[in-house]
Amino acid sequence: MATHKVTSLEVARLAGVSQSAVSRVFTPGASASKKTVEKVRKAAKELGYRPNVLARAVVSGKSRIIGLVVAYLNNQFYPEALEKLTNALQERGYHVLIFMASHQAGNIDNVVEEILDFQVDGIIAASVALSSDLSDRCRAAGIPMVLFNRAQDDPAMSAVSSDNIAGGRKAAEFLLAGGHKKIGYIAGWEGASTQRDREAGFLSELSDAGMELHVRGVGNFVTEEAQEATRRMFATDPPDAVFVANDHMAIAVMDTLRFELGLKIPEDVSVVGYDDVAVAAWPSYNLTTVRQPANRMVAETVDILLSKIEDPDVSAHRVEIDGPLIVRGSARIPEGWNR
Amino acid sequence: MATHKVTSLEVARLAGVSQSAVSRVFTPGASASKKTVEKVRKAAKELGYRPNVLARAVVSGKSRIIGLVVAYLNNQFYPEALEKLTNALQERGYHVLIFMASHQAGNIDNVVEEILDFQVDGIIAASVALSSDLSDRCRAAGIPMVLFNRAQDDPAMSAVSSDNIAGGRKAAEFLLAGGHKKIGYIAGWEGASTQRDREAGFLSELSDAGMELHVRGVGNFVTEEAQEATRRMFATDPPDAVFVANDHMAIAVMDTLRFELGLKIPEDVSVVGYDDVAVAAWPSYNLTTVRQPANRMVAETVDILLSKIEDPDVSAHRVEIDGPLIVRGSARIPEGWNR
DNA sequence: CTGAAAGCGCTAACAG
DNA sequence: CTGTTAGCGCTTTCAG
Repeated sequence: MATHKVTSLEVARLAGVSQSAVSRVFTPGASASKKTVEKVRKAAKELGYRPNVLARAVVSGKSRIIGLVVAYLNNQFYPEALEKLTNALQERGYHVLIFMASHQAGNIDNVVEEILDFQVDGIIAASVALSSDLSDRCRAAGIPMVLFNRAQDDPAMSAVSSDNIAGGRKAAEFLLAGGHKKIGYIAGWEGASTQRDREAGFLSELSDAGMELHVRGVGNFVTEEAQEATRRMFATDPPDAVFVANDHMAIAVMDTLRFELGLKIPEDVSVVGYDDVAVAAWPSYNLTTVRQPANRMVAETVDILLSKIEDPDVSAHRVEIDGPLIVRGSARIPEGWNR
Repeated sequence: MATHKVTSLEVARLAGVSQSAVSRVFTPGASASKKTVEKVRKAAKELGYRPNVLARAVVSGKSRIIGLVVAYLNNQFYPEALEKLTNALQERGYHVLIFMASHQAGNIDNVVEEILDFQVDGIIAASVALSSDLSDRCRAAGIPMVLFNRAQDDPAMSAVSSDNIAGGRKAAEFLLAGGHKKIGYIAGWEGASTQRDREAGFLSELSDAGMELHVRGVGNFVTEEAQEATRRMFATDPPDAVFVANDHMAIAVMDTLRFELGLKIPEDVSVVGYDDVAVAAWPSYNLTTVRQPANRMVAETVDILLSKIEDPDVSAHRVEIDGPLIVRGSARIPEGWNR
């Protein structure tokens, strides 16, 4: 067993071939005779040789590394997405370098700079917005990037999300059909496109029905802030139904409603969330929510990114995937509801 | 704005210095005159130059990349640990290449091989066991590795975990003090040291009190299996208290108990978990559990790994961090309990 | 302190 | 198909 790094040259010597022959044997699309391949493989195994992918990356210009920026992992949607993204990429021969970024703009820019230092082949930015300056740098560096679960005005930027506007509408439609008259909304972080779109869809459906929002609070996608918003909302202007911008907050809202305020769900108040994370299905919450189809979002994201890596000329893609409303027990179910 | 990759040579030319001067300016411990530094920095900024860390890694032999292997992200303990690990490493100038591995032994080995290909400076294996063959390879390759939340017999392998035996004892002590007479246990995956140690500690405390386990089920750390084990256990031999090997399963057990079996917690049955993940504190569960001090576990893991990277001669460290029992409402609280 | 020169381990023409 | 020859972008002696 070798105790130091084994190089292709050593393998070549043992196999009695040139160093480039070894390289070819380990390069997917290269040509080598059956005999060479055999000799090389044998020698390689004997020495425990494996190609140094970093050196390969330096000369080929392809690192097969994808930089993944993610803001927080406490919203359960993200670990799930992260796992699926990593697996999907791994299956296609790419690896993930992970970067945590707080959602303040300044930080992100530094992070992206660091990512670029690694000569990544592409970047996936999950739920973070970056300055247009930064997108320019990436474009200049020729590094494809796709936004996951976030949209951006820049039409040159690829982005994959659920159809948040349609999703917001579905939530409103359901609450309306349930006969609710005083409908409240707890918003996420206002800088997020997901927040804006969900609210926009929700409000326009309401207004199409000739109704307006009864009361509004802001939870910033943060547990504690969502709870605080709930308390304020119910202290002053209690609604009979609340749409919460994501499940992570909706769970907190439900607990506050039930355990602090002593309200019954859905008898006293209906709650609808967004995402359909795993917790939403747990009996303790049984949350009615709009599903974000994580599998399809991930598949789209990976497809878009890799095709742009393989052919830099393909244009930007923006995909919004429609997700169904998952009806459970946290909101009153309208008579004869069945879609 | 440059549209291609800027090299140190181009910066050198613009700054009117040699290429090695540029290299020195961007190498932490190197010497360069104030004037040189200035000229180089200016030229670098003008061109938008940043060193190629991959090329640097090839020649220096140090990639400043840490390979992180993680099995599943659905147990909430892991996203939390992952986030903390990444942040801690990032702060110390390292970056994380993430690998997902199913917990079957064979798979892991391949994954570690892949990690090695990236010339990582170190490996953190979270909750996965690897063949001794593999540990040998890593040692041969000179790559330090530390096990996170898992112990292994091999004394040459560094490992960080909570004190699972002591933790198991605490759970038993509490249940015993609560006057429970028929105590059940729902085990995790039996291949995991955490499972074995928690159970061992639990059982020995029971036996010290002259009591034995009333009933035992296996949940394999999987939601559905934990639920199934719960159903079986309560159909045949209902205990008055259950210790569950981790919170992830304990939550599922609680829901099954309450919503399927119609039992009251803690009136009909007490439940104690292990980990103290975020959900455990939510009012809907309010789970009494043994805390794994994630912050300290992460800090220890990073310290051990980095010190081994900086000085390969330091010997293996095995750390077990003691965590307190967090008393909440899912288990009967003994009269005058106060520790 | 600085430049020249020699690689790191590998891929990619280029002749043969 | 194969070996030879250039590099990739960078760090690191080595003289000066």
